[in-house]
Amino acid sequence: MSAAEPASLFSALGDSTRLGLVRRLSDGRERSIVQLGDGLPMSRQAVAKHLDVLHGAGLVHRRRSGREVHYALRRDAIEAARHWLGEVSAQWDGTLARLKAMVEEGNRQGPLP
Amino acid sequence: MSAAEPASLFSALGDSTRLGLVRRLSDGRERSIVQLGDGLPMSRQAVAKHLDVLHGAGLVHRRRSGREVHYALRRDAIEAARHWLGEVSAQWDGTLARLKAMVEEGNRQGPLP
DNA sequence: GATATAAGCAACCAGGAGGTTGCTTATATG
DNA sequence: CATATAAGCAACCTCCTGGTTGCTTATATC
Repeated sequence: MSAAEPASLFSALGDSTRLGLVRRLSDGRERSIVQLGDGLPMSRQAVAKHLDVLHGAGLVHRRRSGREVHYALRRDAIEAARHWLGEVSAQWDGTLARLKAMVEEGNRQGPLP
Repeated sequence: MSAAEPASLFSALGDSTRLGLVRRLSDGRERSIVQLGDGLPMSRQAVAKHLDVLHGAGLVHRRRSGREVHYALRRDAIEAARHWLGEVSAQWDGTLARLKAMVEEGNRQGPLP
């Protein structure tokens, strides 16, 4: 699945188990379900469901290899989420810069009503 | 509430209504509940609940002023979420750089087993 | 060919999320 | 003082989520 809506992206990241999976995949290497679930206090099916959610949000890529299925992180999705947050920060900066300019302009001309 | 766990942060952002509220607040100005809910196809209480979630995750700051309650975006929380994603990207880059170095090293010394 | 291993499918369950409505309380304003 | 407005509280409902278990299917391996 391709990069989805920002809300689905964040929603998929909004679970500590899935965040752990993402971190585990953050080296760019691909891993099977059992590898990813190793050490986690839940069943293989639960892990598979979490990976389904990540895949549904476009955060991971899925590749079948023999009897195994390998998952790899999709960097573009991570960047998409990061970009959304960047836009928020940018608008903040932009507005504050404009406000500051306005205030300075106002001070030069005298106090505002 | 102060900046919380990354999972709570992303979870709070994982809803299109709340993303809309965050975007609406991204100019840094504070707004009341009614102002924030204006135009949204839901009751005031629903909006208040969403703002509660954002506040619980540390994404907004709450200030009482007379009979109104004003909400403002907390930039540090946005940056915290952005930073987490940045770490993932960075590890990706780091591993790839190391891998590339290893491959080049390997090529100089001959093919790996 | 027999057996072990990886994954898929389906049913089920408890609890939380997102929404509603009705009523109350507190602050502004005519 | 009377009334309008902003917000809080609580109960309720439905649907989704995160987890389970049991069984099946497909691929490796001895």
